[in-house]
Amino acid sequence: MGRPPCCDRVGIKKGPWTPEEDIILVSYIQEHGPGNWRSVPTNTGLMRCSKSCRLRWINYLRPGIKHGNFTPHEEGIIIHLQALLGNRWAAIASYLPQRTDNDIKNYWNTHLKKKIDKFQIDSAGSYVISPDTSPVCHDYMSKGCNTEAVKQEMKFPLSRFSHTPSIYASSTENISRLLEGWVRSSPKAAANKKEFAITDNNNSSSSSSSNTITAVSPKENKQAERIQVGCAAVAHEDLDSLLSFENTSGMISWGKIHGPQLAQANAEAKQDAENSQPPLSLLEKWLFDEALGQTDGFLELPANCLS
DNA sequence: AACTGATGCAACCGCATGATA
DNA sequence: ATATCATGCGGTTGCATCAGT
Repeated sequence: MGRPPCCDRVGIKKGPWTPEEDIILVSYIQEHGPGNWRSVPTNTGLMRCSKSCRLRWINYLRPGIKHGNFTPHEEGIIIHLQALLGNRWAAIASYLPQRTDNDIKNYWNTHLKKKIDKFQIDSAGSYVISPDTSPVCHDYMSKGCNTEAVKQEMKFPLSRFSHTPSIYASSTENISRLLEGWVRSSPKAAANKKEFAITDNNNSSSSSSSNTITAVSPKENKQAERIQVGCAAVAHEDLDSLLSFENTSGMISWGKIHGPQLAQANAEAKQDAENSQPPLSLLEKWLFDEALGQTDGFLELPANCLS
């Protein structure tokens, strides 16, 4: 009765995205904001299905995304959270706002799983710290993690964090720079996707740029609201400052996406937190301890979570 | 230089879930 | 209450690149 899934329709292109397609998609999102993916192929003429567009945006084109070069600290967080949460990559990614779930999943499958496997094999005999094993990773692996026991310690619902507070709120300035980047790069350089980086947050001046999600229809408005409320799931009064990314590297600030709805959601979240502020979980303690030592772009937990 | 296997990552697929009519 | 649509998530695949021979 219904039409076939969009990805099965004739003429839908598959495979790697071209720089030209990226530009079209970014231009569209710059104008309309992320969301309403169904309409993206129709309105842009892209021969891609909506899912593909969404994935491309989330995993690669979205501003603030960091690719590769996982720091030892990020590595430690991933190992720890994977032990706690299992393969809930989106939940894990919510602690590392600059990383996508796909990236984390790939990194786990290609690097960390092997490291841990190797550790488990080695630990039967003697464990040798390889040069590429981070202190955090080693510490974690050495101490071991009784996952079940740790799960028992989880006194608050993890669903609190299950909304990926990803950086949907695309700064259109960043996207403008992204476009500039594409234009500057030769097609070949653009195709070399790993080189892409957004830099220099200070010299942009797109006249019509807005730093908030532009909702042009009730539906998009709803979408934007969902996104903002999703952010608010982990937000309270200190989040503005605590969740700001390194501005100098061109990352967007969480503070910029705040709107009336988020303020309201913040208030609700605050109220909720006041009503049922759970004791600090083992996970939060661990993350906070780590945060004291190093802050390289992961989601910092507000200090007053500890009180 | 050519071949081959290993590796890493982008993208796809199928299913689940929530929203809406 | 139900069907349909839109989106999100996790597992998997395919291809480009790298490293070793």
